[in-house]
Amino acid sequence: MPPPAAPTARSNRARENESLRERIVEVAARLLVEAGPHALSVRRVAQDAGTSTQGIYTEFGGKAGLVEALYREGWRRLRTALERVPAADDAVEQVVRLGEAYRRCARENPHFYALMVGEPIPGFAPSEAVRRNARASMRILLEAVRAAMDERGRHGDPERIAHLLWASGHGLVDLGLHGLARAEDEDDRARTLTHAILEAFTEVDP
Amino acid sequence: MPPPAAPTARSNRARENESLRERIVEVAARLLVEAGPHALSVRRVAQDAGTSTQGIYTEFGGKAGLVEALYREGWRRLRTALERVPAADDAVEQVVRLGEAYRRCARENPHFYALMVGEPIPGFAPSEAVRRNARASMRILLEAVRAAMDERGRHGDPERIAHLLWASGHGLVDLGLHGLARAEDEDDRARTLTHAILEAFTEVDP
DNA sequence: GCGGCCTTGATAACAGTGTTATATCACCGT
DNA sequence: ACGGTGATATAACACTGTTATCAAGGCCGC
Repeated sequence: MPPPAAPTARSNRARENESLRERIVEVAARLLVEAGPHALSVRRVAQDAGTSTQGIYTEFGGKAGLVEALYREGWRRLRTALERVPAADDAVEQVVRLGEAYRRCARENPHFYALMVGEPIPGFAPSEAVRRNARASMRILLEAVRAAMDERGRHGDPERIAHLLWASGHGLVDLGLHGLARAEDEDDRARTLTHAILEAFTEVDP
Repeated sequence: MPPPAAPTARSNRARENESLRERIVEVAARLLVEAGPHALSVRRVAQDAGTSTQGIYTEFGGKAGLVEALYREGWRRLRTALERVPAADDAVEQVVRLGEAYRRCARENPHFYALMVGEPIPGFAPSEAVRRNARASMRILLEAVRAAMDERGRHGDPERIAHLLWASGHGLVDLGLHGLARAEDEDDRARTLTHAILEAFTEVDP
């Protein structure tokens, strides 16, 4: 017979709910990764998490709320993946590697990526608030672009460059994920393209 | 009382079915454009087309077959849009305008575009055959790239260039459609990017 | 011309979905 | 201790894609 948990500032009820919430997201994330968005049903998630459908509703307000949590989780994972890219000697090379990590993350978690940049679940579209949060994950790229421009002594609009790099990287990986266009030497193409964008959208410092 | 239709090589049954099939696709396309993929239900399409759900099944084998027809229709419309781009004096400018037409077509028919490059309908994923057909729509871009390289006296791999232009264009418009990144001067950025890609992935003819 | 086959097409039923109403129950504050 | 309030589980509702059932009709061989 385990001793009762020590009393905390938060009530037991609240603590249990928090753990339940985490468990639901965890179960739903695994279900998404392994079986795709199609398999994400409220009943299935509830059952796997050891609760009832109503549990999802009190915790997330509905399926859309649960999917929104997964959306945030996906972007959180991507941000973590980008943060963990080891620093390169060359600042431009760092931008290249961020792109590679981005595309690798998308390819390794295609269902998550589809949820983050597509709309694979009929009823759900991310709110502006969570999209803003998602965009924030790409600040890592923006800062890397700034560093690369500094190092090369070039000036221009780093946001524009980061935007084009993001769009190019997304386009490359997305066309591949949907079987429309794939290239064996994608990393080579992306590297050359990165250099070209940095070149074309900057000027030498006066 | 209208006179009976003159007998043709094809049976009346077959002709009626063909018209029914076209009507179903037409109705489904309108439904897709106006209400999005979520509203595409077999019952709704059947009702709007004046038939029963079984009509969809005998004609398309199921919802997936109907959606595949819409997929083909979407790429057909995009190909038409690209073909109708008026010829520019400058071959490079022609490539730029193809990109603009591509993105405009995607933005004007976001639900169709989502169906073409995403997976907004749970049960459906395009077969390799129809994807190959879809890729063929982009040959227009490939030929324009070839022409631009000829005109500029440059050589390189036109397929690689067309691929990167497609990916960049898709990425730009797709991030915008999903509210992740939008730029007021997108056309300007795309133009500069197009020139940069043509420059970076070609060399002057020997 | 005409009868048998057989595909078509409409209706209804089935399994699944998200959502909501209902009823029970545990917990918290007074 | 107890009333009230919120959460939970069960069941029902409206909807989905799909399939079975079955009547009707056209087509082909005679």
